[in-house]
Amino acid sequence: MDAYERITRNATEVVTESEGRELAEDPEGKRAYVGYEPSGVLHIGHMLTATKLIDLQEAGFEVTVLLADVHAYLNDKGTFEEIRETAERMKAQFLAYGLDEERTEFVYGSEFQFDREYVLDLHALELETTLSRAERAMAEIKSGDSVRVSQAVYPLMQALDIVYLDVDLAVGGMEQRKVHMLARDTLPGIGEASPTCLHTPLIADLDTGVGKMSASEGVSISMEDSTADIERKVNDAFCPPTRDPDPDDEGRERENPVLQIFEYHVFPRYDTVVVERPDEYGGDLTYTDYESLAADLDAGALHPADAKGALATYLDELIAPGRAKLRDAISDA
RNA sequence: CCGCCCUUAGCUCAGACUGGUAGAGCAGCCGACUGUAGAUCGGCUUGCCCCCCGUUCAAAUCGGGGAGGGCGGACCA
Repeated sequence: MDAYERITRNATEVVTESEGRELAEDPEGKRAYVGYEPSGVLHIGHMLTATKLIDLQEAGFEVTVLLADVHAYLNDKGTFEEIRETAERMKAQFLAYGLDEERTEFVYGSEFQFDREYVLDLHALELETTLSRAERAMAEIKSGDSVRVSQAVYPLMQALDIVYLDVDLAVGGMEQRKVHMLARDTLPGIGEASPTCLHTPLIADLDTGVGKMSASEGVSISMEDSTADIERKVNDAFCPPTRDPDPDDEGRERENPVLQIFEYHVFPRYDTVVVERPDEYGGDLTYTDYESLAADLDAGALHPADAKGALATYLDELIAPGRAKLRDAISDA
């Protein structure tokens, strides 16, 4: 696998492709970052970007994880004290998941976002940005139903973080797309370069296949789930026998979340996937790539119930080490 | 600062005028049917009716006070 392929695999888009190729020419020592609003548990959405960070490290990048405590505060997630606590918990979860502590720099936003120079640059960016643009950028991120001034400042700080953390590549889920585009448009206005951005897909809501899985509502799979939790959640998941489900009654597009998890979480880390199947249905199946599994499901050669059984097994295996580390950390404390 | 509107189930809201301690849809949960889920049937659960004070035999409903949220205030007129 060449560097560009490693950097962009499982990503929905690189903005722009030519900038991405330029980074891939000499990735050694290049810097990438993802910012996370601290939430107590690491769910498989977070794991998707975390896995991407591991890809980048393997390609030679230096990786920074921003624990965005100030952002969480601006987005009404609690007091600084409460946020600090969940941020520390989240850091522990990332380490348990498998980010290498030696090679990953964890930075709290509050460490540099109150510096005079940062704040002055922030005000300059505020001057570059209309309220409606900032609001649109926040559409996928904001909490609460009424927009606060703080939430308009939020995306501008993300733009500045890219400058102050001195990164060459900003990584995030597709919900970050508008924020990153805002950064690309406004940073030149204060004399800074437009950042290159890499966006990972969003896994659809497990129950319905609509929209994106969310930690705050609906079902999400996290590192704190037991084997039984995972079996239950996977079994309850929306999974029609097709890779391209029809829209729901309200005309909203639907994805097949079971296939998505196979594609984005299982196959990137397993060379072969064995689907155990009772003899009465034809016995075990073995796959070495996502495409053939998806094609079998689509063709009716693989029943969703069997796919779910395999998914639960592999997901559980993926989560087990982190789950064990977390358990040890808790019993140590 | 001033004015108008809103606050009832997890969500969207009805009920308020004509007081008698609450309803619908959706969601959720359970069951049937599917070798998964969904869809479709069948069943079930859910409430400090924003808070306080008052009137009353009786207040979601009437009166007063307060809180939270939304919208508005110039000019054109």
